[in-house]
Amino acid sequence: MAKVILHIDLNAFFVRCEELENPSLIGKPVIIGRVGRGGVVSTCSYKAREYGVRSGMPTFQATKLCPQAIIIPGHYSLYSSKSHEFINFVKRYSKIIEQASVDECYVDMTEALKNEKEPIKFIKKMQDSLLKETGLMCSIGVAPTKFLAKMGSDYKKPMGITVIHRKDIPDILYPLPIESFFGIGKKTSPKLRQVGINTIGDLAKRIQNDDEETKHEFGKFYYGIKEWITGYGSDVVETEPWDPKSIGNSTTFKYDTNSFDEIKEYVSSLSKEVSDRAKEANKVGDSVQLVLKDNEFKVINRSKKLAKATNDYDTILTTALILLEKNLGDKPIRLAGVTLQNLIDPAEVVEQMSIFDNFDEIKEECATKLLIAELNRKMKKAVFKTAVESLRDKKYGTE
DNA sequence: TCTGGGGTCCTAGGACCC
DNA sequence: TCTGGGGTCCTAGGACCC
Repeated sequence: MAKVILHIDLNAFFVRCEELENPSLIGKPVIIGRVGRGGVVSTCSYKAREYGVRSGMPTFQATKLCPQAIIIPGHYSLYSSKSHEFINFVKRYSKIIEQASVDECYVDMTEALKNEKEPIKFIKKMQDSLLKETGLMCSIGVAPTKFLAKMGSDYKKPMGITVIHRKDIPDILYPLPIESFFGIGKKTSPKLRQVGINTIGDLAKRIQNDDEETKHEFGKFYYGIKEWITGYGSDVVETEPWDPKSIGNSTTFKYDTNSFDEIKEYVSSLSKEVSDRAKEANKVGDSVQLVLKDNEFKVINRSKKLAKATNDYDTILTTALILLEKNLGDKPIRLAGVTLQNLIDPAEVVEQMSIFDNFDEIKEECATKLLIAELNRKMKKAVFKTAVESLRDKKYGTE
């Protein structure tokens, strides 16, 4: 039997938090973001959107479109506590909940709505209660899969409720532009439009043709897209709490520079932040990544594996500086970032290490075998090399 | 005064091993 | 005999999302 999955998306979440603190902002064009070098719009109110302001837009450009906009730097601890309120509210209805980001979650409501005669009315009441109790507005998608629920919550904003059964897919999703398909961004959509795929319906048609050429074009994604678009994608709401796989910190410099010493200062404070946050999260990682963005926005990504997983500041910094030294060229750099990757719990490292408690014994035991293996390899190589040489001699002839 | 910062996941090539 | 093949790890880089 089909499940009932909800995707709940908070509308203009950061702005709403600010409005609740300061009601005089309501109905005004509000932008959350930094002003000055590198400042972009994090999010904005619906009023600001009427002027063409969008997330990710440089703030200077946004103020040109909407000079009267009120610009507020983010108050992230406020948003975080409001986000907790939101999740706790939803948990009262169902424990099967997956937080997808600070302002959205998937909920499996199959059990909760089992005996409900009018489930949509129930969901509407839920939406109203959230507004009444927390002041937060949301859009809700209701569907048998996570993908369809996500598309549904996006369909009508703010305070929308959109139900998408499998049979509704052609009516609701097919007319939408290809960019609105979750996972198709600004690099992929022009390619699709070039081959005549302008809407989700166009994509569905191509996929359902089942021809080999389309399969080849989409490669690995083919069957995933097909499941999503036909309404048979995943309906499993993952209740596991979020477990970070990497912790990173990056910053845009006050001005572009290629001075090693200047960048080193940035890299040390970034490394400190990463180390502190990893310790706070009780995580260790075994790879350090350095990101550099130059003045032409070319990004390079260099990483180095550590001997053992750690969150030690000196190790992170030293590794990052080795990477910096190796990769800093003549180009002025505008941004640097340090990331600790492949995070695990320190307990797992202890387990891994304990395997090697008797390392000396093992080493001794293996030494002979290794030696033989190594000799074998060398001989194999030598034999191979001789063979190749002798062949070459035969072919070309040497003195 | 041009274009953030936090992440995740996937791919592909080279090294290395058997 | 005309430079094995399969598996895995490491590294670099790209695309996407919020």
